[in-house]
Parts: sequence; structure tokens; C-alpha cells
Amino acid sequence: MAKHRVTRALVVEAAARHVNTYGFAALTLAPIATELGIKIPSLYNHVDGLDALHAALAGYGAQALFLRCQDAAIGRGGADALLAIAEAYRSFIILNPGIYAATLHPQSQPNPELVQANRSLMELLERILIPFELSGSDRTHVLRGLRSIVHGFATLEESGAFGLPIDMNVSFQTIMTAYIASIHKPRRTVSLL
Amino acid sequence: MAKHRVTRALVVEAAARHVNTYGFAALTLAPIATELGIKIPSLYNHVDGLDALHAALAGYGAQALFLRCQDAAIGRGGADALLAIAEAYRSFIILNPGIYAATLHPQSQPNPELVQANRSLMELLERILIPFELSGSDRTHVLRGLRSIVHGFATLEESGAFGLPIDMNVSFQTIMTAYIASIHKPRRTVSLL
DNA sequence: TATAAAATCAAAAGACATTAGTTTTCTTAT
DNA sequence: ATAAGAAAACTAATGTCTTTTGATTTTATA
Repeated sequence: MAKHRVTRALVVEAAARHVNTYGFAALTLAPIATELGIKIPSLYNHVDGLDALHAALAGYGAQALFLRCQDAAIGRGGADALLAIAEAYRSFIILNPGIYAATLHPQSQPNPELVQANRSLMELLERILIPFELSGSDRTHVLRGLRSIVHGFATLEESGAFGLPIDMNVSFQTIMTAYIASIHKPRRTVSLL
Repeated sequence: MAKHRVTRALVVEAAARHVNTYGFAALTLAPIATELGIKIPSLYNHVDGLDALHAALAGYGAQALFLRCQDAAIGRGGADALLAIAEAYRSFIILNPGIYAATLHPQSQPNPELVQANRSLMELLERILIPFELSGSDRTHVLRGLRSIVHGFATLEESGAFGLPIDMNVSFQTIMTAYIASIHKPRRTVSLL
């Protein structure tokens, strides 16, 4: 299937396609080698075993996720930016469930690329949150909230846990808007009665 | 290790302990047999193979989750009940990550026990939502939102994705309260004065 | 053409679920 | 109490799938 020379990048990309189709748990060396048109032992010329491939996949995925979120935030700010990032995040999970799972999988060894990508994503979100003027701990709560909603909704959606025939996009937009609206209330007036 | 006779329930419970400790993906027959003090083939006297054990575990887990949520809602209503159910749901995931994962795993065959438990949980929540007087589609959005937040927060928390040393309970309470407040407020019970 | 990289064959070594046939153990009815 | 029958557990074995290493050959590159 591969006429050109196999490279490490091609191995990781083949693995990425595979996990997105068959799930992260189903990643083995055999189908990757087959798709690349080589035999299993040849993979060891590019990747140091299955664990290393897992790690490479996690770094690759986290970086891709960050880049899409960053891109979604260009030209937007405030609630608008948050909504756009959330939608980019969600669509990444839906389109790349296996890669996203790899991103979350516990690493057997320190993974600098993964750590760096996660940090970049965090910094992006914190930058978007600046105008909301949140305190340190409130910022943490909000970040956890945003991440929980997006991760939770998308993984449940992807697993087919939402059975009803009600539009997913509307649900997500509604939920997200409701939560984001709750952020911008530093001066909550004491409404009586 | 087992002095008394092995039963199907004991097999499922041993499997439940195992997945909670080592993860759902690590469930194999060998450690279950060892813990029960029997050999692998003897398990087939109680469970029809590994797939059947997966299915039994899913049903067992979904039922346990429903029962804890139902219990949490006793004596409460409105936002209070939602918060209590959410906390019960979250603590179930934290205490039983493997069983919860089994609950969400796609079933290779129809699983009536799982379906029934999920339906019961849904009905419980819908009952709690009655006083909020939501339209049909709004009710779906809210249900999806609640489930997304709880599932998302708890699974991220359990996987160790939340690194910062900010209190998890406070975060969860804050996020949950914010979202619940965005639902139409329940009308106060009209006390007769 | 020399050298390094890549791919190959061969094989080891271990887990795994599952089936078949047999033996043990418990239960139950006489 | 005991014999019959059922349930449970056992031994043995099969077959599949998996990662990984070592030694060798092919291929590309400088």
C-alpha cells in the first residue's frame, strides 16, 4: 500500500487512523505494519515498541487538539471565543475519538510533548478568560467546568449514550451557552424577592 | 481463598473489584479464577465466557448507580435533589471507575438489565425535573447537560487530568450549582398563609 | 563504492479464551 | 443412611494473538 519510504511520522499517522476507527484499546502492531506495507519487526526501525507508539500518539493528538482550539480562537474574544473553542474541542473528539483517548491515557514514562501541548491549551484558555476578571480559584473552577462539559458531552455523544433524536448541536450550544453565561457575574446584584 | 461455593454473583463481584482496581480493559479470566480459588475453566460453570461477564458487569453497575442516585433523592426536591444526585453519581464513578466504564462499554448483545437500569435512572431524573416545567426538548438538553458535567468531571478527576491543588469538591459544587441555577427556577411551594 | 538505514525471516516467549473429557462434591429422594 | 443425579471443579490441550529480539539481506544515500 505504501510505495514511498516509511517514516516515523507515517507510522504515527497510520496508528492514528487505526485508533480512530477501531478504538484506542485495539491498537496493535500488526494492522499498522500491514497498512504501511511492511512486516511487524520493521516498525521497530521507526518506533521503539508499542509503548513508544502510544506515547507518540498522545503527543501528536494533544498538539493537534491545541492547534485546532487556538485556530478557533482567532478573531474572537470573551464568550464568543469560549464557545468557538468548545465547539472545536468537541468536534475534535467526535472526529478523532481514538486519538483523544490516547491523549488521556496514563503515560508509563514522562511525555514532554504531551505535557507541553496540554500546557499550551491551558494557557490559551487562561488568556481567553482574562477579561472575565476571575479570582485564582474561580478561574480554576471555571476551567474545570468548561473542560468537564466539553469532554463529558463529546465522549458521551461519541459512545452513543445519548439515544434520543434531539439535535446534538442544539443541546451542546444550549448547555455551553448556559454555563458560559454563569461565568460573567462578578457583580451579582443582590436580588431580593 | 474461597471456602464456600462459588456462585455467579461471587464471580461478578470479583470481576467488579478487579476492574475497579486495574481498569476495565484489564479484565481477564485468570485473576478472577485465582481470587475465587478455582481454575479458569470452572468459571464457565457460572458465566458463559468473557463477553457474558462484561455484560453482567454492565448490568450490575448500572443498577448500582441507579440505586445510589435514587437513594440520594429521598427527601429532597428541586435544585437540592439535583445536586445530591449529582454528588452521588460522581462519587460512584470515583469509587467504582471500572464498573462505571463497564456500564458505558458498547454491548455486543442486547442487555435488558442494563437498558432497564438506564431507563430507571432517566425516569428518576425526569421526575425531579417536573417542577422546573421544561418543554420537551429543553428537558432533553438539561438532562444531557447534567449528565455531561457529572460524567465529564468525574472521569477527568479519576484519570488525574485535574492537576492543580484546588479542592475538587468545591470545584464540582461550584460548577454544578452554576449550571443548575441556569435551569428555570422551580416555583416555590405555595405555602398557605 | 562504502556506509548506514530499512526491511526481512525466523523464532522465542507469554497471555489469552475456550472446549472436551473426567473426577469430585454436593444435594436430594428413597 | 445411602444411592442417584446434578452441579461444580479439575486436567489437559488447542489455537490464536501478541510483542519483541537476533541475525541477515536488501535498499538507499553520501
